[in-house]
Amino acid sequence: MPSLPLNQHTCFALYSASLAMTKVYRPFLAELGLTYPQYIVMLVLWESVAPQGVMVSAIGEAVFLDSGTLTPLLKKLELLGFVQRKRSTDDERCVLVQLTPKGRTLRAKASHIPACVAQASACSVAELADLNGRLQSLRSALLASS
Amino acid sequence: MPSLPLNQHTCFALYSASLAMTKVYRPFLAELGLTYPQYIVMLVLWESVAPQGVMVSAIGEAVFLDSGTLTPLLKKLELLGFVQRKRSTDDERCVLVQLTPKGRTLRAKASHIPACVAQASACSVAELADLNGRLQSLRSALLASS
DNA sequence: GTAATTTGTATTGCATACAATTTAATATAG
DNA sequence: CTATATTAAATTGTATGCAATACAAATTAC
Repeated sequence: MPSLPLNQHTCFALYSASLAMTKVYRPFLAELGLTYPQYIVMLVLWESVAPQGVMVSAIGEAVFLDSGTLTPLLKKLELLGFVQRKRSTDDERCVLVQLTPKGRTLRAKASHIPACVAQASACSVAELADLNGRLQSLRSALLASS
Repeated sequence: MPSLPLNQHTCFALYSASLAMTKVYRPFLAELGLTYPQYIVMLVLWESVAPQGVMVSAIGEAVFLDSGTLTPLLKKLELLGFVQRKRSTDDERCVLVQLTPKGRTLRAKASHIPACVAQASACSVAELADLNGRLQSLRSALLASS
């Protein structure tokens, strides 16, 4: 039974390109003391306007990860001093995550990174935007099917 | 400092689409007793023509992973009975990985999976092929820069 | 108003990723 | 020919991902 060669598996191109992207980010993020998934969560928090913080489940919906992944990650971000986690007084089941001043400060220090990575990708802004759209559609279809 | 919103980060689209792809594969591969990275390694072995097996480093070059990841993965595949690992008599530093009959048999059982996933992606064959090419180029550029 | 269910998070266990180090075997320099 | 360097795997330690489970708080059913 033939089974497609590896090079023709789009899944593998996706998987290996994603790992390669993380690899390019790593040295830039290491300067901030962050890993890539931690950076993604920080992006969500930087974008948020809720003054009392963001629920763990809301972060999970934004980044497509569950509490099994997020809980230790958020504890690490807390240990690093970038966020604070506290139970909502309104609903004790909820943990609200909010930026510390140190976490807010980090935003400026991270702002140059996307351009550096775009440079490394050897793609134009238009190409990256197009790819972004295709990947978002693909992600929607895949998540809808499972 | 503004920092691009999450939706405009192509890196995140890549990362989350890759995780979503793995999620779609999971139930199909679970029927075979494989995880996604294990499946990728099996694809390399199914494709290989070397009768005495494939070196760990050669598998690593094919899938862009190092021995730190591959050694435990290959031990697991050996435990499952799909491959055999043995030191090369020619060069005792090298470990040669070769399929067992059970591992070869698995190929046919896996052959229908890519079509099922392609279905879930809601993309045409041409779209997937185009995306594959773009992602391979992106991967090359990213790996070249780091 | 209490029992059953649902919801939000945390925990556990397994399987990656990967940097850094180690070990063993081979190759090379002198 | 031996000391040094290089190479191939394996090991160690940290950080994800995620299924499955646990648990406490809130909601719903009756």
